[in-house]
Amino acid sequence: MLACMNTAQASLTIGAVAKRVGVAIDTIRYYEREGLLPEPLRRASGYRSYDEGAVRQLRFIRRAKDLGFTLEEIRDLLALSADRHRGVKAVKQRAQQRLAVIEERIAELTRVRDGLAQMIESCPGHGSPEQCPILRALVADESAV
Amino acid sequence: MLACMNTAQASLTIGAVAKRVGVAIDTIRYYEREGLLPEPLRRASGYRSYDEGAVRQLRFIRRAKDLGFTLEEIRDLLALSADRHRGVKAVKQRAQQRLAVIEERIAELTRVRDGLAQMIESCPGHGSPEQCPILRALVADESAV
DNA sequence: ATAAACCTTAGACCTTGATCTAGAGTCAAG
DNA sequence: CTTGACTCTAGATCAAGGTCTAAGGTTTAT
Repeated sequence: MLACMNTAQASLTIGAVAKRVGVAIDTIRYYEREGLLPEPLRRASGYRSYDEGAVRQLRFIRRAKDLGFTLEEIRDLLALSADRHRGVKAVKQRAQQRLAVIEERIAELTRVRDGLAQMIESCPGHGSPEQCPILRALVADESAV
Repeated sequence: MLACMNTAQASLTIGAVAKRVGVAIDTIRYYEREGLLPEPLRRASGYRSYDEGAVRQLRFIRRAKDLGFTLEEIRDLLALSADRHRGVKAVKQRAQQRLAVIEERIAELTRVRDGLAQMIESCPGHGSPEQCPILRALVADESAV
């Protein structure tokens, strides 16, 4: 841990990796079972032994997951990275598909927000329920959320 | 909740409702169990008997779900319309809370979109994985699979 | 040298949001 | 009146993405 600035074999335990990436130990073993992380080296005792590359790969998985990829899709992305030439194109395409889905969702939510905001604005906040645009939209109209 | 002066009690079977809304029969019963749909009237035989209000409410649930709300959130959203007796004021407050949640969700998704869009933009879409920012986090070391 | 803290496995369990099954009753058309 | 489509219930099952347990073995710090 001291002067180990050196490249490859940091030999981290699973707990150390979990702590560094901010993920549960069980999750790391789960990803390994699911083929998202390669099987690591083992110490004589059987303990898993990770290096910086594993930390990077785990971070990649988490980032991809945060971007809305399913584990299945991430496994796919990782497999594609093996295809050193055509892989990049496919990865970019998939990212673009993801982006389109996310943008569509943002657009929908924005429409909903605007509708709701307008309802709130035009609701007096008192009086009879029949006059409340929020209730009218929720109960009777299709264009609410 | 949806007890209105509205159109006739059409007395639809669960299957008819399912067909009209485009949802499985099981899903309707599931929503009922989960408190998203009120318990419908029953025929003498025990068959559920729905009216147009139920159809509308079910459509509302599906739309909200499509927009990424959890069933829990939808139950909450529906509670807005149940608040009639506590007054328009309470309803408006709940709507405002909901608006804040939606805006937070939009902000989150926007952050995700920006991250993804930036990666895509700086990815050439061809060449070696080393040039692809989407993969670079993963392959920074040569030991990529 | 002993306790605390960590690691191993297989396998059970959790949450969400449904979907399916079995065994039974009901309804509508011919 | 019979047949096939429909509905009922309770409970099992699914899929994704983990999380936890039991019953150990290993390391490390005091």
